[in-house]
Amino acid sequence: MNLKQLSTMLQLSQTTVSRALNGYPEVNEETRRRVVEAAKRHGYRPNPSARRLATGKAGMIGYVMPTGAAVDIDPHFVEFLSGLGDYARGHELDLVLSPADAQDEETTYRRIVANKQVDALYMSAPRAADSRIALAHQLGIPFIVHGRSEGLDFDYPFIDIDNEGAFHDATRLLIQLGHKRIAVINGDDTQTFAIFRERGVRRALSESGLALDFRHIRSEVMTEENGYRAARCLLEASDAPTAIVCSSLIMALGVVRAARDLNLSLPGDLSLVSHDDVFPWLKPEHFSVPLTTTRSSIRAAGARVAERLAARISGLEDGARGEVWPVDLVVRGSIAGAR
Amino acid sequence: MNLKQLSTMLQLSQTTVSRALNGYPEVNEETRRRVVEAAKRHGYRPNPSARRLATGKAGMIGYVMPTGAAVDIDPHFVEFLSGLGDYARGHELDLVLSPADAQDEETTYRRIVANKQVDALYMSAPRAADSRIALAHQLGIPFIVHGRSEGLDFDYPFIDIDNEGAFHDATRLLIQLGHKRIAVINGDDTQTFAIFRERGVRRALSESGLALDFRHIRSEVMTEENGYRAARCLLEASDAPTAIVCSSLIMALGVVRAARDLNLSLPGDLSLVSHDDVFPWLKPEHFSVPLTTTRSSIRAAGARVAERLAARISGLEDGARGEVWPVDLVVRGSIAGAR
DNA sequence: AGCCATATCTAAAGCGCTTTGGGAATTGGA
DNA sequence: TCCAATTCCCAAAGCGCTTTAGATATGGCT
Repeated sequence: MNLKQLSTMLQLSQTTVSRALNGYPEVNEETRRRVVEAAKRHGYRPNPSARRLATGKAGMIGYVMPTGAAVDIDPHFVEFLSGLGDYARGHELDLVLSPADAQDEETTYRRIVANKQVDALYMSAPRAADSRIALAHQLGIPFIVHGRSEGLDFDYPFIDIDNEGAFHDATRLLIQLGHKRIAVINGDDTQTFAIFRERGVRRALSESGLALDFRHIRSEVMTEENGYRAARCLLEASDAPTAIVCSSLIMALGVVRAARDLNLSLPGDLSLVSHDDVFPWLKPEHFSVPLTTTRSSIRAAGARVAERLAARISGLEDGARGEVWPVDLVVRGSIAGAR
Repeated sequence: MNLKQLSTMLQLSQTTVSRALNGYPEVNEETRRRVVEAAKRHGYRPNPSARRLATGKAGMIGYVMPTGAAVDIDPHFVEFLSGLGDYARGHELDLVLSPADAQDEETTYRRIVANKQVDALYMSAPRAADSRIALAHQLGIPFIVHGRSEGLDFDYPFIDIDNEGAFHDATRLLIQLGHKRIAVINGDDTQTFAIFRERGVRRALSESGLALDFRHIRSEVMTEENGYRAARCLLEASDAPTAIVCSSLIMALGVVRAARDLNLSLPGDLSLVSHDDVFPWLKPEHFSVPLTTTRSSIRAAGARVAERLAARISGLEDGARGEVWPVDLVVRGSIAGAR
């Protein structure tokens, strides 16, 4: 059932039917009722390809997905996706994932914009002065960044959590408990979230006249193994930290394993705080020693990104507002006063 | 730059230019060269929306993503996606994720097929007599199932791993080590992979004249917590198993934690084998006691699914061939002879 | 020379929708 | 009663591509 059939069936022109269905004012309410009712009854659905060709609107949002033999997609992505889906489902918004060579995402960005494949897109895991953001900005496609960049000479819309504040507060708590040698096991430090987190730790320390020893900073991709290695390296050194702030639960698994291997008890010998993105399959309260965490649901962020993207597409939102969410600090058994 | 402009520029008809570019035979090779060269020089790219309207081909593959407040996307999904992306990237194939109400995926399937939004789709996590497969089959859209169903009265193309064989072999090994009370901590048993795995365990036991005690079967969504609970429940019972076969590394984390809480040592008091889907961020060799696993890369499966999907779209593949991959059994320190 | 097969190209008709530019009918004010 | 402003609807022109049906030219064969 297409527009033509529907309109002849109703003895109306395609124009009128189209307008009635799309809520244009210049059609009689009585007529509109008839049209809407008939459309529903016959299950008429406008062909998106045709609509798209005519309007240029795709009804989809995009994500350029870096891929490559050596590239692993972050497991956080799936949680973000859950949130995005929660919102998108109710709005018949589909998400198109365009795989790109991680070495050259630009080509893909240009392609999907030139082809008008999507009405808007989102970007994740931004780096400092992220060229993708500059590119999307320049290409003029609506977008939202999940996270934020630094050192760009224009504003752009984003949603981010207060990474610096979260790690600042966590560190301050540890300091209040008497810890002086505090280390941070961070994610990949080319990413701004890691930069902000380190900054938070540093600021809290300096507020108490302490400094962050460069030997107490580790930055690696967030895997269990990297968490383990970093922790061993830190804890076996002569000036081993008495507390560690860690960027993900997955790394925290490795930290806990390292402590166990070294016969260090939590929280007696080592206090541990981790960031928690709220995975349904791994929870800080279920660690052998329940973990103190800075908590922020990445899933909620996904839903919010979808919502703002939809608003931008429909023109309800514009401008470059950045949204920064506060982060909970949830105290559990993994921290204690320093010896 | 569109076809019309390009063709007037070349003093040719749109027809000829279109044909030249799409490799039709009825165009002079010399002409084709000119056209191709000019297209490249001016960076001409056919508008996909237009092409799509004309041909009905979308150049995209689809996935209907169940969502809902209580629905969590499986973390395995992201690994599968990595593999899919690896292949798709080189073929300019995009993936569209259509979020659906987990209670009613049918509507979404019908929509994306009716709209011709994608040329083919894949399905994951099939259940017995999965209605989605029947639906896709009936709607006539090309598809591949990752995993397989049972009890459907038609054949369909899939790729799956030999879940039954894997768990059979793991169990047989445990039996050879002298274990008699073997339990299985499985994933959600409405999914066929879990059914096959249980069957494998059961078969191995019965081959040795043993039976699978119904109290030794646990099936839950694969989270750390569920692994822990299941293990505690099993291990605290009077007829506690001496060996456990477990469906995922994430659950295995919980099993290990439970064993520790109960002061059971691995592999002394308890042997543990887990299935390993090969996550980059959590590896069985890095458990405190390295885990024996049945291993199969879910990422490789993703790449293969994309490859076959592409083949089906281009007509290189048809029929209903099911592909079953063998699974490695990798022996590490977590198993030992029974007391 | 006449005919047919072949090779090469073109005009035009879709694909199914939106939207521009009117046209006819109705209403209200003078 | 007449004119202008509304209101409601329509015909047709795109959007940019593919594809059908057909035109023209060329060459081989009888």
